[in-house]
This record gives sequence, structure tokens and C-alpha cells, in this order.
Amino acid sequence: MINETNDKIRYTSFKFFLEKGYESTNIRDICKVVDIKPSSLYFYYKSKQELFFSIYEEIWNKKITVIKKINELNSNKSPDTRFELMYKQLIECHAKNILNEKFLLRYHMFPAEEIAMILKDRYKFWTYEEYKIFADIINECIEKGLLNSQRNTDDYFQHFKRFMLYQLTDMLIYNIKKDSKDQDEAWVNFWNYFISG
Amino acid sequence: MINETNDKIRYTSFKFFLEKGYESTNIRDICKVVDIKPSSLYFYYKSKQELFFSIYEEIWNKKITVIKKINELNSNKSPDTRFELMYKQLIECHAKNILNEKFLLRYHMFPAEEIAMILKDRYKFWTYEEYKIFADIINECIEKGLLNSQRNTDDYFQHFKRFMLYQLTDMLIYNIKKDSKDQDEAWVNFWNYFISG
DNA sequence: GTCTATAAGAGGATAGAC
DNA sequence: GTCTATCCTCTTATAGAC
Repeated sequence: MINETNDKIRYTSFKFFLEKGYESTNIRDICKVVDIKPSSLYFYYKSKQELFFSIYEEIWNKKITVIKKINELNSNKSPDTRFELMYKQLIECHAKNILNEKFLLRYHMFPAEEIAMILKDRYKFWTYEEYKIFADIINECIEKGLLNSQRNTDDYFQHFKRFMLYQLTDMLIYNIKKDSKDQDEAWVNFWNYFISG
Repeated sequence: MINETNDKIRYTSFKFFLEKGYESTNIRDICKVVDIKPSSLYFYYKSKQELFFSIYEEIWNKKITVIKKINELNSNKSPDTRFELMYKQLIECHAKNILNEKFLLRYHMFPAEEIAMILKDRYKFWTYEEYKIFADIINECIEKGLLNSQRNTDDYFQHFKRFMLYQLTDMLIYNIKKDSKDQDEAWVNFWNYFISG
């Protein structure tokens, strides 16, 4: 393990930032858990902010990588099937990495003031990366007449995001884990509403 | 105005706690806006925590008062109609006091560590007040065969709360204000799902 | 009720030795 | 890479005058 200490710092910081929030997380407490002195942490990260964003970026990066991977695996399917599989496989992935999703939700909904501006900027960047992937699928659905062309790609994407957020809060707040039969039903309901507008 | 200063303190603090969160809100900044010295604030509130909970409790108190009032106004109706009217009038009220709802959501989802334990306790107290009112309606629906008796009152209440949260996040995050036709449709969808389980 | 002045402590960050 | 020691700033809160 070349960077065992760094791994410990990242793992501990993630938990603290997730559970206590940015302001209530302090370097001293992280270092106590990692069992190093604060000055040692500053060897790896030049500031608390850099430490935070190093973790934030890694979470998004993993997430986008997974979305791209799912998209590629289903590339031979029709666009509406691809959309459905994307949803189901992504939900399953979120269920597995539920703490990552909670982390993102926390800082997107209620960003700490000190990091709010950078967060807004990075959020914009990453959601655009996400958008590009889904826009391809949605546009193909529109081209093939599977979705109404009266609404634009952006509207459809926003609509889908709201649906995902709803499923996510069910998992996060109410600890509701839906089985695949429930997910089938949820998707059918969503899609019917989706195509009718 | 006997307590003009106190009103200013409360109004300013509410905005700060809502927008910046508990930890990032500091007494000095509040006092600058109110145009008093910090020591004067401590004449009205013995601590930052007391100031916060004074505001938190007032919001809940107003909310429960409104729910009780709506319930009384519709007391002559059948329980399912009462339920529906309760939802629609409450949503309308939330739309008007959207910042109060955002305040509660913020501190219930991601409570600041320093106040987390008290918040949990007070949340329990107030949601029980809320529960008692809705439980009456739900129980009457069950008695009259308008709702399936295989699920218990608690389940129905939780289900309803999730539905409300979904409508609320639509307003809060996506700034979506539904008109009464949309609300009619949302309620019908909810109720059908509600009675079928 | 509001002020001036200040105590008391927490937390981010750095200098420099090893 | 990790340590000891310390600086500096910010923040809650209080003492006591007016």
C-alpha cells in the first residue's frame, strides 16, 4: 500500500463530510481517526476545500463512468429499451452506492456557503456530462416517433431527473428498497406519463 | 411596536438559518443587519441555539394550527373528501409559505450536529401532532370501507407523507407550481394507488 | 434595552525539525 | 512523510457601564 494514509484520510473525510456536513467537519477530528497530526494531512491536501472537492469529483467521476458503461452495454437495443434499462440498472447501482448519492444530494440541495460557488460550477459541469448521454437516447426516441417531438430534449431530461430523485428519496429518507416488480411498475407509470406529457 | 427589535432579529435570523444553515450563520452578521450589537441580541435570547429553536418551534406551531383549522372547516364532509380537501388546501398553503417548508426540510434532512439531538426530539413531537389529525381521517376512511383495512393507519400516513414530500420537492427544487387541474390529477393518481396498496 | 470591552475557545493553516 | 509547536482568525458568550 503506497498511499495507505491517503486512503484512510479520504475514507474518513467522506464519512465526516457526509454525516456532519462541511462546516461541522474539522481537520482535527479527521486526523484523530486517521491517527496522524493535522500538519501531516496538509502534506496530501493543501486545504480543507481541496480535500472536499477531491472527494466530490471522484464520486461524480465514478457515477458518470458507470452511466457511460451501462449505455455502451445496451447500445444494440432500441432507444426506448435502452432508456428503460438505463433507469433500472442505474437505480440498482444507486442502491448499492446509496451513500454516494446521499453525499451529492446533500451538497446540491444545501451547499455550505464557503464552497457554494465552486459546487454550483462543478455541478453544472457534471450534469452536462450526464445530460449528453441521456440526450442521445431521448433524441433517438423522438426521431423514431417513440416520444412526442412537441417537447424538447431538455424538458424530457428534467422530467426524468425528477423521477429519479423521487425514487432516490424513497431509498434515502424512507429506506424503501423496491424489488424488480415494483421497479417495472414504476417505470411503466413513468413512461406512460412521459410520452403523454 | 413594543418589540420591533425582536421582530427584526427573528426575521433576519430566519433568512440566515434558511439560506446559510445553522453553522454558517453567525450572531455578528445577524446583528449587523438588525443594526444592534451582539450583546443586545443576548438580551432577547440566551444562546444561538435558543434563537434557532424559537424560530423552529414557531414554524411548526403555525403549520399544525393551519392543519387543525383546515380539518375543522371540512368537518361536515365525508372522510375521503376531507382527506382530499386537506391535501389540496395544505399544498396551497405550503406554496404560499414555501420558505417555511424549505426551512423544515433542510433541518430534518441534514440537521447540524450541534442541534441534531434536540431537532430529532422536537421533530418526533410535532409529527406526532400531525399524525393524530390525519390518523382520525384515515381511521374513519377504513371504518367506512373507503380504505383497505389490511394496511394500518401508520402505513397510510407514511405513504401520504411521501406523496406530500414529492409535491414539495417539485415546488422547492424544480420551482414547479401546479395549477388546480394538475393537483386534481395528482390526487386521483395518488388515491387510486393508495386504496389499491 | 443597548452599549463597550473582552474573555474563552475552536479551527484552519504554516514553519521548521527529524 | 510525519512530527512539535504555534500563529491567526473567527465566533459564541459574558461583565458591567449607561
